[in-house]
Amino acid sequence: MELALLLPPGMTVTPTMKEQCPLRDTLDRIGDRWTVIVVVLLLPGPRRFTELMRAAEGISQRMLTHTLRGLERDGLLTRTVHACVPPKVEYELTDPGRALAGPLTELLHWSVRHQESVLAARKTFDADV
Amino acid sequence: MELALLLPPGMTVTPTMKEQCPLRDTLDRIGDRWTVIVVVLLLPGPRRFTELMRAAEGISQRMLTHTLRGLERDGLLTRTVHACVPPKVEYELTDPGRALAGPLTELLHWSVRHQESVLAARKTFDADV
DNA sequence: CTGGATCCGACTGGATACTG
DNA sequence: CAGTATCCAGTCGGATCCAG
Repeated sequence: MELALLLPPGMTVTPTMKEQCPLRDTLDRIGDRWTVIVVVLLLPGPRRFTELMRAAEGISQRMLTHTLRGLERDGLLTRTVHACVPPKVEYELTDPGRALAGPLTELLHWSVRHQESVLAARKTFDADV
Repeated sequence: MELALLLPPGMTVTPTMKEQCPLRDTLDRIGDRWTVIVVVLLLPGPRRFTELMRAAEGISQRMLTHTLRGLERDGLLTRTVHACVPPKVEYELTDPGRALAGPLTELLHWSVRHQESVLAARKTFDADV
């Protein structure tokens, strides 16, 4: 499959037709501040709310809830409530959710490989301005 | 390289230490509304400002400028001004910029493969709420 | 043609307080 | 423990007008 698929003949790339532009839709989902972090933290296995809270340093309760809800909504993770006191809720990636590991790894490769040149370019650019 | 690299031992994933979390940095760069679209439009070859304007349906002049500046700043594309009347400016991806095609293709694969299940899950979720 | 400058609404996300 | 509700600041991005 080619990246050109993002641009079928006669079709423009517009953010307003997300369902016909899957990549756009995906980027909207994982492009926010915390989604990728939460997914990565869940890759090793199920985690509880508070565990995630501690692991994702800097996240607020509100954003952790929002992020988890978004992933649950899209079927990328499951939310399991254990009826006990104190309450215990476990989050676990589904197969589609775990499948994100591949693409994310690719992106990580690129990030690491080009990080130095990117930071250097950024420094130079900012210095000139 | 493993995705776990995103989480070196003893290090937490925090958006505040971007330079030590390359993936986070990358997502910040390509996670906005237009960057990926512009990169994809530039993959076939150099393009002029107005060409990009037409191809990226819905983009405003301001955002096209901003997006191009951001990519130029990170050394992902070059900006060439041809001294003529009317002015002519060409944008062309650099090697690092072109290298983004791989990871983006991976992400596209995931998007297409799971689009149906994601949309279905979303529909179900919204119906229950 | 290729932008820069300004204004402004919408959305994102953090802080805090409260609850079953 | 695992959230919900509310408030609020910062940012993103569109519209419009102006300029080399």
